[in-house]
Amino acid sequence: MRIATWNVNSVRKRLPNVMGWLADAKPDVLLLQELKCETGSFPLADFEAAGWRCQVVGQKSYNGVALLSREEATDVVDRLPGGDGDEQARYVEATVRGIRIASLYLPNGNPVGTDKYPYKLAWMDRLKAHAASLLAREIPVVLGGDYNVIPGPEDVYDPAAWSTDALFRQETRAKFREILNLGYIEAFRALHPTRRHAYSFWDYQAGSWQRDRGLRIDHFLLSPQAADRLTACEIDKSPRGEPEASDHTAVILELAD
DNA sequence: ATGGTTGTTGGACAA
Repeated sequence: MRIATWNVNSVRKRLPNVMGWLADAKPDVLLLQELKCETGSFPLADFEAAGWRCQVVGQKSYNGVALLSREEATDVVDRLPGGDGDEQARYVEATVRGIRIASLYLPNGNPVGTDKYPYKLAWMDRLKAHAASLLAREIPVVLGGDYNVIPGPEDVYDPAAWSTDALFRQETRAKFREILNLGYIEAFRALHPTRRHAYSFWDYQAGSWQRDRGLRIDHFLLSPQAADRLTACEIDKSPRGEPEASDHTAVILELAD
């Protein structure tokens, strides 16, 4: 089972990029973030014509997530529990071939000092609680997406410059570790403990891509039952270098059948 | 230190 995650920064703007990449990469499941369109504006016909079943949670202008699969997806959940009126489209979860899979778009949280940062932390608390309930099922669980979390100093080109940023400050990293400490592994770092300069995002500004000034913020968290089947996790940098690219690139996970 | 870019949308806001 090959599962990819990709923050596409507008699915309509990026449709040719995504279609072209899918034809080459051939994942079984694609998790999308930052659709930037309402559910009804998602290019459903294009994906269905290409053989994809689409679970879409959209929102006007911002956010938006989707789970695309070649096989049937069942028991779809369109929000993270515990929201209490949270209308931001940041979570979709479904079962594909016995694996519980989520596409999530964790809040950015900047600037710290505004209500955006406590919203991020509260969202992470909700994710932690839900991740714990998923663990109790004792099934393979894959939580993939744009976490907006830089796990460690090896995951950012200039750690000092990012020390107070919402993606890297201690409180954010500690909360991320709390989720791992429930019993999840972060697939890429588990397989590549010493790899450096492995980024999944490069800002559009200041030539970040050309200078390889990137961040690793797109992750897969795996329950023990999924971790036992983990065979590969790689970042595919190729789409970031294409014309009209998203500022994120795709990360691909492989689980044994 | 500042500004640098992109997307949605038609002026900011988000990233």
